[in-house]
This record gives sequence, structure tokens and C-alpha cells, in this order.
Amino acid sequence: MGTYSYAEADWTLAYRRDCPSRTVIEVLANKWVLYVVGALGRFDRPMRFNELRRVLDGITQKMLTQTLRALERDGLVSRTVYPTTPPRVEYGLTTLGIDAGRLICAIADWSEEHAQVILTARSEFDYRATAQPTPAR
Amino acid sequence: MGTYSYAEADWTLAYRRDCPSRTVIEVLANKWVLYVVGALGRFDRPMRFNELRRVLDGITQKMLTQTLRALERDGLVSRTVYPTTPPRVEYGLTTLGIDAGRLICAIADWSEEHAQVILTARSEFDYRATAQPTPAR
DNA sequence: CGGAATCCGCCCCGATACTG
DNA sequence: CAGTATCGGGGCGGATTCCG
Repeated sequence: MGTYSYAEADWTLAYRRDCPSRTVIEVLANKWVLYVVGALGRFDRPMRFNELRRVLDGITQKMLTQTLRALERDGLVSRTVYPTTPPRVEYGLTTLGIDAGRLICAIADWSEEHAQVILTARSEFDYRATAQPTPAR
Repeated sequence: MGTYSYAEADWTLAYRRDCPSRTVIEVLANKWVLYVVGALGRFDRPMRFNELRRVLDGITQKMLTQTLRALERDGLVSRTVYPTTPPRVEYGLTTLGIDAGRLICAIADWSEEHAQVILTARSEFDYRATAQPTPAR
């Protein structure tokens, strides 16, 4: 950022529709992906299915399964099955996932720091919008 | 990350359903938000509506409008109208938006660096999935 | 140029039920 | 415990049309 080179030539890399990095960005542009990878990054250890479920308030079991599968597919999360009874399945971050987790934790931290400012801006915007659709004749 | 404190007490901050930071995270968990803020961050200057439209390959005018409004509402983007004919409207990042732009550019960079690894992992996963639904008896 | 408005299909996601 | 399967509504987002 801040370097002017992007205005010149090579910025197209990240913005063309067929750019591979778009695929990756669109993986991360998903709230449950952010929450799951974020949680695994925070706790910094493998976690079991229902443990994650309890931690991630509001996630349904379907969404958790789906999100974990997608992350496993993309090589960010590893799934380990211990064939005990009852079965024990642990989900952990891969090297790649740990890397992504750092970025995501940075986002989570930033969100926490600036949440109030943003929510205030939002309610003020909404107030201005409802207050004068037109300047009262 | 890596500090153990999150396993103890205060990790709930970011994961409870009613946590304010969740709202912010869910603003960022949107591909068009990432692309728009990313582009404004890369170019590091205010941009006009149709300029952004041309840069962000594939975005519709509706989505661009909608995304810019949402970002303005949350105080990440400022909208400036120059009442010329034809009208000239510029969108720029606020201080808050610049800050977010740094995070987002980091994500974009990371995505570009690791795109091939991830896409390879993905196709291998898909191959394994289709190859042996069951070990061929 | 910079939008607003409308129509509408698709798929995301939640709820629910069942399984090994 | 750790899932799979199915149904169904809602909303996201694309395409199109029109406007100052």
C-alpha cells in the first residue's frame, strides 16, 4: 500500500475475475471461515467438533461441518480421527492455516478495537438518513 | 495468537453471538467489501464510481453502489460529490478505512502468494474424494 | 456520469430427523 | 460424539430498465 506502482501496471493481478487469488480471497470472505480459523488460531491447539461448536456461539452443526470440510479441502485445516468409541475427531490448523490464522486474528483484533466507532458511525448514518429524507419541505 | 490466556477467560469476547466485534467481522466477511477497500487502498487515492467499476472486474453497478453505501455507513469510505455537469463523485478511504485497507491488502497479498498451493490442495482433495468413494471393494 | 428501481433465480443457511 | 440427509424460506446478487 502506498507505493504508486499499482497505478502503473501490475495491479490487475488481484482484480481480474479469473485471477487465482480471487478464489482464495473468496474463501476467506466468509464469516464462519473467519470464526473457525480464528478460534483454532486463538486456542492454538487441535479442537474437537463439539468443542468448536460450543465455542462458536450460533453456528449450526451443518455449517460447522461444511466450513471444516471446505477448510480441509483447501489445506488450511487437518482432520484427525481417533477410532475410539465414541469416535474422537480433532481439527487443527495446518502450517498454511496457522499463517492464515495470524491474518484472521489481526482482523478479529481490529474489529474488536474499532467496533464501537463503527457502530456509532453506523447509527449516526442511519439517523441522518431517517431524519431528513427531504429537508422537511 | 499463541498466548494461552484465551483458553482461560476472555476469549469469549469475539465469539459470542451478541459481541459487537462480530458485526464488524461480518462486514469484512464479504468479497466485494474486500475488493473495494483493497482497491482504494492499493491505488491510495480517491476514485470515481466508474473507475472503480472498471477496476473491479465482474462487479455489477448494483453491488458497487450497495457496497460503497455500506462502507460509507460504517465510516470506512467517504463520498464526495462535485456538483459539475456531468456530476463527479469520488470515493476515498477514511482514516478508519485506511487502517482496514492495510489488513485487507495483507489478506490480498497472502492470497496471491498462496493461491497455487491452496488450489493444488483443493484439486487433490477433490481427486481423492472422487477416486475412492469406497476402496473398490 | 452516477446512480435508483424492479424482477427474479439460485443457493445459502437454518431447522429437523436419522445414523454409526 | 460426530456426523449425513432432506426440506424449505429468505435473501444475496445478477440482469435489465430508466433517470437527472
